[in-house]
Amino acid sequence: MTIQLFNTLTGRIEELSPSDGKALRMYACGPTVYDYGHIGNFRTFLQVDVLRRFLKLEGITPKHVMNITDVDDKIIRNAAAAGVSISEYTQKYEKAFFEDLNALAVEKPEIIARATEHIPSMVALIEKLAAQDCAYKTEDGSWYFRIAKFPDYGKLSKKDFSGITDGARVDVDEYDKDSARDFALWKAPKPGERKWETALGPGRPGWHIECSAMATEYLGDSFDLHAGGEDLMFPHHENEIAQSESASHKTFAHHWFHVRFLLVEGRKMSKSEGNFYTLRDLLLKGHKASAIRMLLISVPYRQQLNFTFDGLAAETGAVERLRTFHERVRGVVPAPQENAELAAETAKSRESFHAALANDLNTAEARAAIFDLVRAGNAAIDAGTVGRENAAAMLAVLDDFDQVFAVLEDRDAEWTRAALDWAEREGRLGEASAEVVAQSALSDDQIQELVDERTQAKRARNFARADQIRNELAEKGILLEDSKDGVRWKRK
RNA sequence: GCACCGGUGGCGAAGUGGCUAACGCGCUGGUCUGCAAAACCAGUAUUCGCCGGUUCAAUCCCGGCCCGGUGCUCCA
Repeated sequence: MTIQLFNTLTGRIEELSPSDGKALRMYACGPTVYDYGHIGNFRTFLQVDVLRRFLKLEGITPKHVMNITDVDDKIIRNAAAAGVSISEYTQKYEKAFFEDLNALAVEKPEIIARATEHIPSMVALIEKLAAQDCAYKTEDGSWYFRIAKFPDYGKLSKKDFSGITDGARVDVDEYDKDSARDFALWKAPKPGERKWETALGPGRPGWHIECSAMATEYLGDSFDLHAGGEDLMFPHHENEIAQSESASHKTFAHHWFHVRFLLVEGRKMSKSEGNFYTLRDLLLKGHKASAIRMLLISVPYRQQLNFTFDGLAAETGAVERLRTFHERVRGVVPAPQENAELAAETAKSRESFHAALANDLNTAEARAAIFDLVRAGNAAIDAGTVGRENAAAMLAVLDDFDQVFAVLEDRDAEWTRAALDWAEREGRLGEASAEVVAQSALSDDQIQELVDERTQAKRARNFARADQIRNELAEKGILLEDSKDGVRWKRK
């Protein structure tokens, strides 16, 4: 099955496949590690994760590079304010970032590239640009890219800069550059700032040159796909193209993948709106990591997603239903006969699932195909008409599903616990909801003890005591389910 | 202001020029259960922002309007 994916550069849906016949070389813009990641950040990383997981499912090996921007103006400012070194400051947030990705079941890219560890390749790239008169040094010792030397500037974001004359709207003198649009490649140090001594002079890299240099170092002058949030299209990605293609005279990335922003409760997420959430905020309020992942990937990446708490609750239920079904199928007692109708439904579900993702990563349709199977499967289990092969086939489809969606394994309590431990260390335990604290205070063993006691009470037909225990547990966010094979409990 | 994207049931959301407008959650009734929960069955938009147009036929195509979002500026 060929994978069709929208390409921002051409504005069309095009086939995605490894141009070298081996690995799909992709570069995704990573975080600037100056604070904890918010759910908008994670939507992008999750959608890229869906892409790379689907590639693997289709037998394509990704070679995925993600950068970590660990030096920039905000980092320098915040580190100074906190009175720590830049590396000390960024280490904390980089660690937090990877913990968050882990909680959201985002696979680690093959290569993680820190800006501060790639200064020599950035310097080399700037020198290469300077040799072609595409870069110039200003009086303060900074280097800029000369946009006038790159006529294709604007081809990604579809902007036409030909009509813009320098000085018309912006006072060029103020910038000490040849043209107001020219962007910094290398920034001269201000007094006391972290700086690198290089052939270009002292200073630190501009943001855009990082990605160009690191992408080229690991993936070559020309590679398959470049990903990022929609806001990066201009100027960041446009600038990457200008730098890289000016230096190499080759197409930088063939395919450009941009993930749209999300809204929170119908409004743009912002601190001033009071609807700004980090992953940790949500975990402390008792939302499950799996439900957050499910919600953030269920709306196709090119659509605006409205993140709401109702939606999050709905996804919690959806994930639960999938997990329950998965367990039911695994524990099914096979009927002597195979169910031809169910076999057909299963095959159809599998086919629709793959086709939906191959069609520009339509996660909403892919998900719908799985729920069609859930319904058919549950009905057949209830009727006792699931054969051995039926069960195996359904498990295979669920396995395919989970290789991309990654929500069936329940590690939610672990991530919530980790968030609580973090909040305690940071003195932010007050932000956790009472129910989360109560629920986490109960260990699995303690819960099991109470469940066993209730089972005894039930056997003795002491329903009052049994219901009392069930209610007490419910208050602490523990739900019980009686079934033929005993009691199943779960954290709400 | 200019450019681009979107407006589908109670909520989220897919989709298509004509077939019952997916799927999830919610809600109502039923089956099952000591009671619940889970699971299943049935029901839950004569209708796809508004107004025109094209067409035998439009939610889907075209034009205008209204609303939301994004980019043009640091931002995933």
